Amino acid sequence: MSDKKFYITTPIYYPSDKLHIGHSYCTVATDVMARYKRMQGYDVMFLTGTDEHGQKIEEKAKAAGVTPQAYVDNIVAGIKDLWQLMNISNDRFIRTTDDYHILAVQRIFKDLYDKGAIYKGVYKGKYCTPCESFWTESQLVDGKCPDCGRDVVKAEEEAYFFKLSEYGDRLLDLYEKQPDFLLPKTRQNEMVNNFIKPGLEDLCVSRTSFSWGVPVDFDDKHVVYVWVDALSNYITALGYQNEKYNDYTKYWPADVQFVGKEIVRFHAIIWPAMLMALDLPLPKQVFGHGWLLLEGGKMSKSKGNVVDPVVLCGRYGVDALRYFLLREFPFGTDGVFSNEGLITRINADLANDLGNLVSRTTAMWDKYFGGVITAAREYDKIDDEIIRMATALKGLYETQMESYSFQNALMEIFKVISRANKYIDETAPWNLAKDENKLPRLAAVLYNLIEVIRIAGILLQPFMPESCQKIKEQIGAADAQYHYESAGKFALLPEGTRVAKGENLFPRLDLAKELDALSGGTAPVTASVPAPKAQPVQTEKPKAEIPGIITIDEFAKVELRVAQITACEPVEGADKLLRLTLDDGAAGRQVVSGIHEWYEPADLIGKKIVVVANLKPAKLRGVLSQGMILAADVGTDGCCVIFIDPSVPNGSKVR
RNA sequence: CGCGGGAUGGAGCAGUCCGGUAGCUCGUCGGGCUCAUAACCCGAAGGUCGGAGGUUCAAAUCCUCCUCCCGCAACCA
Repeated sequence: MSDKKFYITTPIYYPSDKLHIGHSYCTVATDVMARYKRMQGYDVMFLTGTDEHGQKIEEKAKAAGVTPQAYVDNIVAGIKDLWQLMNISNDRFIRTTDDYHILAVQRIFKDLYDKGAIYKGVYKGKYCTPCESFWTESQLVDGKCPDCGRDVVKAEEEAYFFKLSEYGDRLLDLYEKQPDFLLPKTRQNEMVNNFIKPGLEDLCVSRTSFSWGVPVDFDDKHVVYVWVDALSNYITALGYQNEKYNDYTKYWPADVQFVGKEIVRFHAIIWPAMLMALDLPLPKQVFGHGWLLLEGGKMSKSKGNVVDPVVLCGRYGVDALRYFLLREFPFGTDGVFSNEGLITRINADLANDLGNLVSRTTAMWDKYFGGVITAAREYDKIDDEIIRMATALKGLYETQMESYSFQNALMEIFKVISRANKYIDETAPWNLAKDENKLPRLAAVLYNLIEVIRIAGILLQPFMPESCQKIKEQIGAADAQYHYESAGKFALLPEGTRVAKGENLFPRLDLAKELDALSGGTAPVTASVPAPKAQPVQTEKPKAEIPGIITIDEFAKVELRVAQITACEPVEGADKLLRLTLDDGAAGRQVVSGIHEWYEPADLIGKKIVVVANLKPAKLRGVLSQGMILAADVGTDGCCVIFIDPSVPNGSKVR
């Protein structure tokens, strides 16, 4: 048994900000799978980590006034805390800034170069001399530098490219011959139709425009761009091309790699192509799971609807949250997260069904038999069904778990738990207890119940490790009766086992009260929404200032002016954008605003609004936007432009 | 015609591949029980399975067309 290995990975997360419930979702799922396989006796390697290089981190660190390393160190510490809080049992944690990884990436890069899979080419684009920045044609704003608005010159920058274009056929072949390589199936269509069929392009794998990355050791102007650096973590963490670890041959290829659907492309196209180039085996399977959406749309900081897992764990317990995440949503598709759903689920399944079953069963053992399991038990044929269900459960569960159908696996377990509650009603133990002669029958009923609990407790362990440990203690099971194989056998608890009613496993929650608390009462569930520009450093702890508070000087940097909309029309080819021509009391300007969903041009022409006048210009859908207009978010999906009294002159400063 | 997913009782979902009594959870209403966390158990109400055609003895399920929603990409500065 111990020679069976199982290697599973999460993506490595980008520590530019705090993680949210979506990251927890993926990591919990991976953890459940890892625990499940360990329980089955596999030698499991469960890897997670962080992808710490790149321009964005470099910029964030600069804005925070710290080194990139200090910046990521801080955030990564928070991530590790979160995983500890959520009971994540990862065996290893890789940081792409780890020395051994950096060394290995350099070796891999060189190896790919030597094999001819990477070549030095030119990256053609436009160059802004004052800004020392390269831009692609599509990034330009009216043909000028998007940063400073000045003219750009045609320029070429050298860069290394990976010959991704050569792998299209081999990838199609892979999908065909190994239909389970990428799951769910629908993701394959996306990959093939969107990327492979139109033709893969060579991939730029080095940059010279920033320095926070792994240096290319044979060409020190370059740093390795994300692909080779980040994706290779899955093998460097095992010791590939480095001496830190030594179990690459033992664990690779990965048995399954869980990734979010947004990065399926990287893991199902670029990653296998890279491995092909290196002549290494491919992972057996990549699973692209769905997203947790929030009511009103995708989770995003700008919507202020980022659910904080720390708050939820603190309030309801880690196990409850872990259970909810995997019970409520099918793993492959998107699901909508709501506080109401969470509370309802906890109450219905964990408190009412499971918790209460344990509670009433242990209480009856205690009350009628002093908590000691007796040998004199009288069978009745009404017992057959529940015994049969309990005995068959392990097999049903296993089938679902093997296909990552966590939701169905849990449903199977709860079917049996439900049946047990019904069985109590059918047998009415409290009546049996009234008659001395019926004590053996009573003992049989309670014994069947405690056995159902034992089996459910074992199988629930990957999902709710802490609670299942408590269950084990309450029913007095020894290790020998609480391991995976024993979940397939009924009637294992021996005579003399001591059952002890403990504290309620999952206290019942008051829905209205909890919703109130979560929606901003005593325990806000949504993260505060700091203005992104003013608050780049909220992760730096030593700052004495109150988070989210800015000084009046900082506010003064924002130049707000009254302007009148003189013309307005939809931006061609865009659903949401309107092009507004403004009289700002000065030279005039145009602003592109994403409000077409809520406003028609006729609603706006002639109206006066407030414009952020000194915002860096940007190009939206190819159209220059010089500033932004103020509007209120209404709910999670509404918008209301702030209109100003017509008597206020254009160009008036607002403060 | 960019790609993909979806539309099933009040809410959230399963069923669709391999046509044949439309199922689950929550909620609502009525009843039962009292061991238990005001929990548990039983019953009821509530659905023209997005729309229109077609195939078939029979369609939520297969085919065609249409409408609407969501996600990806491009576009919320």
